[in-house]
Amino acid sequence: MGNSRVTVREIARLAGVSVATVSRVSNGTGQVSEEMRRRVLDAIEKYGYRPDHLGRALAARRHGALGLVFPGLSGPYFTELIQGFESEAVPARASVHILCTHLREDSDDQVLEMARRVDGVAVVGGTISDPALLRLAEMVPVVVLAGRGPETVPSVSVDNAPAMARLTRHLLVDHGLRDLAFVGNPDGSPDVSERWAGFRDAYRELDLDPPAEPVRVAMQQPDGVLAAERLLTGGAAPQAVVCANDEIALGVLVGALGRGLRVPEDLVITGFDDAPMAALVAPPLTTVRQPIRDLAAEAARSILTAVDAPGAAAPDSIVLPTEFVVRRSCGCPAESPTGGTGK
Amino acid sequence: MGNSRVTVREIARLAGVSVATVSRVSNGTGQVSEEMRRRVLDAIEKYGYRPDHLGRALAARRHGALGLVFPGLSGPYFTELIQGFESEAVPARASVHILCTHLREDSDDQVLEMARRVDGVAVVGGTISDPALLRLAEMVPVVVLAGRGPETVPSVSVDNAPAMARLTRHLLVDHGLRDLAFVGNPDGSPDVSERWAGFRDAYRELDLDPPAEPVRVAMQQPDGVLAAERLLTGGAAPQAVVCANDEIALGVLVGALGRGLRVPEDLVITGFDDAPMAALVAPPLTTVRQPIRDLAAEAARSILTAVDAPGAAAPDSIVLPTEFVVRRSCGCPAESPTGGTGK
DNA sequence: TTGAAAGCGATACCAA
DNA sequence: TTGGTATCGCTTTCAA
Repeated sequence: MGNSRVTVREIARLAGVSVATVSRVSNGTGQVSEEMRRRVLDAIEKYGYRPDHLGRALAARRHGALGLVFPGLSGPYFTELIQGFESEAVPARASVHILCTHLREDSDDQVLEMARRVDGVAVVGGTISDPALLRLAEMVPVVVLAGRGPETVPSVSVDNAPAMARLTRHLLVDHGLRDLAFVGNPDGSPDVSERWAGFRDAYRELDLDPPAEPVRVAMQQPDGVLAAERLLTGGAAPQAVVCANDEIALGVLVGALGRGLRVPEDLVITGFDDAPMAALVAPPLTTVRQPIRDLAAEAARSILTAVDAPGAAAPDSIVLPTEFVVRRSCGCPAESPTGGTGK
Repeated sequence: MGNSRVTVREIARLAGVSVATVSRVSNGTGQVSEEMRRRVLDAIEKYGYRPDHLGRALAARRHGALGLVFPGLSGPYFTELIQGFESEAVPARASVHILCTHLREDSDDQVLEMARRVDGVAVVGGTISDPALLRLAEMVPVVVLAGRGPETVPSVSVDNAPAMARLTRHLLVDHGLRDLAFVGNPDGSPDVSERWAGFRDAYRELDLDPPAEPVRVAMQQPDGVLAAERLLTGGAAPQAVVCANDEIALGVLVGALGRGLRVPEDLVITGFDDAPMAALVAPPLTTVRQPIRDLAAEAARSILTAVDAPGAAAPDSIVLPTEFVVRRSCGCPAESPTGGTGK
């Protein structure tokens, strides 16, 4: 593990200058004569000097790192999330720490521990408790990603409820369906909770009684298969299955097709997210497009800003728009009109 | 951002002791009298002191962080990978830095930059160049995850080639199939390259001519759909599609089913990984089970060990076994014998 | 057992 | 323009 052993002091000695000068040259700050600069640059080059991150961070009292906390789910959603976050962090020369709280007990503590190693944190909605969020917020800038925290903590999310209400209304009104099942666990995340609320809102707006309970499963394809099992076995299959995300919907689709049902003729299925597969399955999925990358990028940007402006007030929470995407799985004809916006 | 402002020195002053004593108490090192300890503990408690990570890291010349570098693909594979890695890192009090090199140009540089911020790095095979890997290895302990690097860099991988040969032989011999297509890009990752090699080996062992070219696509479900399009449109559809992973296989399955083909009657499809969905689709997927979490955990462990023993020789590369999982999609009857091991 | 002081590696202020 | 030096927050000899 050779080279990185060389420090400013060594370079200073080797180049016959002071450490201050080396620092100036290596950072491009201050005024340095051409001759000094050459001498220093040569030494730096020759001995392969690269400033140590820790020394620099300690002096600057800044880690140059951002934290991203999520439950640990899989799927295209989190990939997009991570990449969107990185797309802002990397150019800002901030490294990204991740923490999958998964099902761990001590996740609150771990998040707090992470806060000591980064300049700011984005927490995916529903992963840690509100008290922990509050304590976190008094240590570093925090933003809740896809969800909302306590009043004082800014958040970045999408218009889940109206979007889901819009989709549900389409099924209720345009297709005249009445018996819809909602699949997803509202207690699992704010996103799902809001979508479930929007789903029920659509019923109420039409003076209809919404289902009392959702089919509570997690957010991945296998969970959709599981939901299909529960819903399609035995007597009362619904007319349509409204899923909390596309992955569940894909699972339900697989389950339905596997049982010999025709979609959408025998069963309507809808998703949420507009994941890449949504347009590729047969039939293509009617869903709601959600700007996941933008969401995460916005979160990163928001934190970065807060880090740079320590005094400033917490940024406002922002809500990004979604887009209703009508395809075949809801029963619309292939050449359906392209849907309106989420509102 | 209140409390974290309190330092050892403050606590020392407040408790009327030296900073050395505070440090000893807060780390539980050295001998401290009961009275001192109480005084210090009280002050720590009262002012909410928590040692600063940077100060501590600088003094210890250790970051307390591990890096994980991957291409940025999605899907269950990487989720498992991250979680397996974390499962070892977190208990060791090491935070996890991630870097998705994705399609970025400067990924070699970014990995090198990451190396300055962590104590060791795991690099998923195929994400950065060998020269970069070598330079990385002289800065920090490195292990290649799912693949192999230059001779001197240890790696953790599975027996891809034999496993894929085993599966292919099953198709060739037990099912008497001859016209198989391989889907996946051997240039994309060592894993795929080895699987492609194993696929061809199986043919040669039987004195058969293997296909000259694979169907080159990426590793996600949509890529499988794409492959199905290429393979099943026009004249010469193969008898079987051997996929580089389950996600591709799922995509191919969706594509095949969408075209009205029956699987496995009209088309045999196999996967690799044994992802959760593999057992849940209809028909369930014949595949190769791969211990992804173990793989990543092993990598983390290996790095952690190397970090603790700076002098020691690089650990050996290790190869984990896989398991052949026979299900319906290869044409075996539902109650098929459970397959043997990968060897 | 306790404390003073010397680092760890880099930045930045203040003089010169 | 340059250099000396204090500082960032903590750990760890080395004496007392």
